[in-house]
Amino acid sequence: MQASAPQPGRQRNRRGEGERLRAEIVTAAARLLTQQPSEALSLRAVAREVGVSAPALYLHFPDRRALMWAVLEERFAELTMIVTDAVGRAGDTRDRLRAWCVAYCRFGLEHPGHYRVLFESWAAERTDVPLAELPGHGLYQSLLAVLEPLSTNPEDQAVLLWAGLHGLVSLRINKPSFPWPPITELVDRLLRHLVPI
Amino acid sequence: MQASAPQPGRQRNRRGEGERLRAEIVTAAARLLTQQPSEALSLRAVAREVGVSAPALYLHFPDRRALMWAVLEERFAELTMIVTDAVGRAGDTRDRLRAWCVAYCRFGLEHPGHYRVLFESWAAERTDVPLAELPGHGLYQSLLAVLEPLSTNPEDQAVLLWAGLHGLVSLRINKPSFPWPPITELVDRLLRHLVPI
DNA sequence: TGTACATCAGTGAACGCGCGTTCACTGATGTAC
DNA sequence: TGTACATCAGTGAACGCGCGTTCACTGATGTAC
Repeated sequence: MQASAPQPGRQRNRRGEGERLRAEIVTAAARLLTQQPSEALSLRAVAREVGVSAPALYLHFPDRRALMWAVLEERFAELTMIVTDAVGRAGDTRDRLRAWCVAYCRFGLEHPGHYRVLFESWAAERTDVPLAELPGHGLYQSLLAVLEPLSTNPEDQAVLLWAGLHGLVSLRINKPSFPWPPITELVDRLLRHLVPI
Repeated sequence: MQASAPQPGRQRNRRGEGERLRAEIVTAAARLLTQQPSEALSLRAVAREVGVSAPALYLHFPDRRALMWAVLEERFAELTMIVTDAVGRAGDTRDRLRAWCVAYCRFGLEHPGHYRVLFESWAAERTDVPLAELPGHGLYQSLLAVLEPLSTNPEDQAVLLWAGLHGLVSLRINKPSFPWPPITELVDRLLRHLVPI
């Protein structure tokens, strides 16, 4: 197969529906990121995955970096939705906190490629975006919110808790041969220590 | 400058001293990794940095992956030495634990590129090496040793503590725009919670 | 002491590849008249 | 209702680049005799 040849299966969008390709591109990029590190993700590979020629991506993204950023935003939105859902299904305030933490870790362990994009990749590095507008801001706010009824100092506790959870997920992903205990056990022990009743 | 042209400054090693180049290569690779992610580190860039032609690297490493592994081993050895030194200069058992933690975090924050290689890169992924022979094993053992006099269950506590420290370092590196408190403050709070007196 | 020779520490050119990006273009389709 | 036309959603070829790896080689140097 030729490098920039579109897949035969695809037919082009109708007039006025060109924006659909944008969504397809972001989805395809996310799909590829489950298998390979973000640094290795090429624009041409994404085009191939969509079934479109490489220059077609330029209709929707000025460059590779912009595409990666779009993927980042979408994945952050998904994770935020997942933890929000989990919290919504939980019972009392302590259950809600635990649900947040478990859902966060599960997402990371089930989608290590995406987790890395969100929290360990240069794709997330942007000095021109103010803190409150970073895609992860809503997620952090939701941790603060769920921690608030349980804490006299939610800001301080959120930082430590986030670090703890991230540490568990990140190390598990990056050191898979280490004999890790089950994630829920670790989360429970972390919570017992960091947010004592 | 041509891609594979050696730098004019360098003169070749004397007969019998070819092994010196190996050390130069590993050092040069480590130097480059302070500036760019390991996935982007090319064999040719390392050769250029050493001042040697690209094929010269094959005299000492079968492929790019083997070179990365050598860098990994050397950096793990350095970090292990740093924390061991710090512990050696500390006072009582609690001081020793704190010294370990602070030295670990300092290394990560001062050498983010190297820290990523050690704990967040595919370079570290190897299924063929048994756990006890991984380059990070000695480091983990030293954490266990320093935790032992303070804990009835050092294994369990080491996992949580390692995760907490890694979380602090990794998030700081990857989310630099977040308003992080000073690292020693975070380490102290983490220790207070995870290893209560 | 002299010299032939083996070995060592590399070099230089070349290979095929995939990459990001640009440019001019094309064919289908909706729309104005 | 018919048709000219503008626009839309892309395509195809090409560019220059750096990459990992291979191959045959070269010149200096230590060593055996």
